[in-house]
Amino acid sequence: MTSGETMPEKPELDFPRPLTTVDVVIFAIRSDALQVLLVQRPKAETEPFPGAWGLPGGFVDIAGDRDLEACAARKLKDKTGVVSPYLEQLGSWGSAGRDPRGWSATHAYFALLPEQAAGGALAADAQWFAVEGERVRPKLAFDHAEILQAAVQRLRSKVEYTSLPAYLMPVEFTLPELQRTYEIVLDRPLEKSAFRTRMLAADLIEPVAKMRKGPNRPAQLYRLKKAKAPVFFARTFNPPD
Amino acid sequence: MTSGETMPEKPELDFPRPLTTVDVVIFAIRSDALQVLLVQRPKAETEPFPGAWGLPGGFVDIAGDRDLEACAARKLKDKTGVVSPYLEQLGSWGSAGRDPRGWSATHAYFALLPEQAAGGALAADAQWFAVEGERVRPKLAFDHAEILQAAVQRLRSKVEYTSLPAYLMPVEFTLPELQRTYEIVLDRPLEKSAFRTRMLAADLIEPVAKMRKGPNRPAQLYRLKKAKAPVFFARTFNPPD
DNA sequence: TAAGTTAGTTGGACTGTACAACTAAGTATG
DNA sequence: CATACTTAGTTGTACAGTCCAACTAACTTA
Repeated sequence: MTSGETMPEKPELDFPRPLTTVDVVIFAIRSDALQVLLVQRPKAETEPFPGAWGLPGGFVDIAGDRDLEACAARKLKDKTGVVSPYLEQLGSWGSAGRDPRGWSATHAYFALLPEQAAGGALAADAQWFAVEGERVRPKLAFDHAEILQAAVQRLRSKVEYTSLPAYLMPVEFTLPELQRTYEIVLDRPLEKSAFRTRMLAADLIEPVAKMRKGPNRPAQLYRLKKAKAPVFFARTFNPPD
Repeated sequence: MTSGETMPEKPELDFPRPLTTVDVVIFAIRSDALQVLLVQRPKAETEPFPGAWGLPGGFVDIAGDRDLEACAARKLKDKTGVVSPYLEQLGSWGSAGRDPRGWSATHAYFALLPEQAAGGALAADAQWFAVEGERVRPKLAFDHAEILQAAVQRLRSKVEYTSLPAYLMPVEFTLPELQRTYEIVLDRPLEKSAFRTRMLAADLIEPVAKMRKGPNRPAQLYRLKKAKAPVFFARTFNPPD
C-alpha cells in the first residue's frame, strides 16, 4: 500500500492483488489514413477472447521490467521491432469485470510511429487496421475498444494545439505533407496560410537544402529540429465548435 | 492478461502480481492559497515510511471496489466525508523500487473540492498543506512528491484553457472571486477585462438575483449552469512563454 | 464631502486565424 | 511551344479575442 490509510495490525501484503497488465495503442499514418496496430489473441480455448483482435500488451514482468514505461516500450518493440519517438501514458482501466479471469487493471500507453518505422516487419500475429471514427472494424477483446476510443480522443485533442503529428512524419517532409497529416488525424481540412504561419513561427522545424519533386511545383523539405519535445500552441486551430 | 501477446502453454495467472494501490491528490483553495490534503502514515515500524506524510490512498479492495474510479472516490470520501464534483485520472506509477515491499503500481487520481466542502471535518490522520511551487513542506512517502508534482502541473496546464477552477468555488461566487481562484492556481495575475469577456462568453455561469456585499462596490453573484461538464477554451490566457 | 477601494466598462493596439484571391513552378497535352 | 492543369507558397482584408490602460460606478469610512 502506497498510502497513509489506517492499517490493521499487520501489513496487508497477502491481500488478493489484481491482475496487472500494460497495453499500447500504436498509431501510424499508412495509406493516407490513421491506422492502429492490433494483435490476434491465441486461439486456445483456455484463453479469454480466443482468436479475437486486441491491443498489443500483456503482463508486467516483475523480474524484467524496471517500470511501467519500460514495459510498454518492450511490448512495442516486440511487435514492431522499432523504438517509438513518442510514448505517452494514456491512463489505466481497472475493474472486476473487464477480464473474465478476475479483477484486473491495465496501464495503457499510446505511441506514434513515423511512416517508415510502421512499414517494417511486424510480429506474426500483428497487423495494421484503419481507424474509422474512433473505432476499428474487428470487435476487440476485453475493453480494448474503450481504450482505443480514449486514445483516439486524446490524440485528436492534443493535435489541436501541439506538434504531435510531427512524430508521424518521416525524417524529411514538406509543409503540405505535415498539414495533410494533421488533417488526417483531425478528419477535417485546415487553412493553408494559417497552418504555415503557425508551424514556421514555432521553433519546431528547419528547412533542408532539398526540394520534394513531383509532377507539380517542388516543395521545400524540412526536418524536425534537434529539440524534439512537442510544441504547445496557445490556440486550437479552427474552434471545433 | 488483457492483451494479445503470444502466450505460453498455460495461462500465466500464477505469475507474481505487483502490489496495486490507488492514490488521490485532493486540491482545494483555503486561506487564499492552493492546498492539498495529506495523511500521516501509521508509526508502526513494520510499515514503510512510518509517520511520514503521503497522499490519501491504499490497496484496491477486490471484493468491494467495482472499478478504479470507485476506489478513488471511496478513499476521498473516507478522508473528507464529501463527494468531489470533479475527479479525474492523473496517471499511474509503477516500478520495482517505489515501494520497499516490492514491485508496485499505483493508479493516481486528482480531485477538486469547493471551499465549503474542504472546510468540513477530516479523518483524524488527515490535514491540509499549502502547495508551494509544485511541492509541500513535509517530505512525502514513496514517490508521492513526484505524483503531487504531476498533479500540480496537470492542474495548472488545464486551468490555462478550461473552466476547472469553477469546481473550486462555492455554489455562488463573483467574477472577481473566480478570477482570483484562477490566479492562485496559475500563480500569476490575469487581465480583468479579457477574463470577464471569456467567462461570460462561455456558456458556463449564470447570474443569480443577488449581489455580494462588502466594504466596496457590490459584485454580481453567479452560479455554475446545470451543464456542469468543464468548458474548454480555444486559447490559453497569457502565453506563459 | 472627499478619499479610498473594488466592480465593471470602454477603446485602441496588437496577434493570429479565416477566407479568398493571387503568383510561382513544375508536368502533361495539343 | 503554347496552354491547361496541378500543387506550392504569398498576400491582403476582415475578424475575433487578448493586452493594456484609462475610465466610470458603487459602496464605506473619515
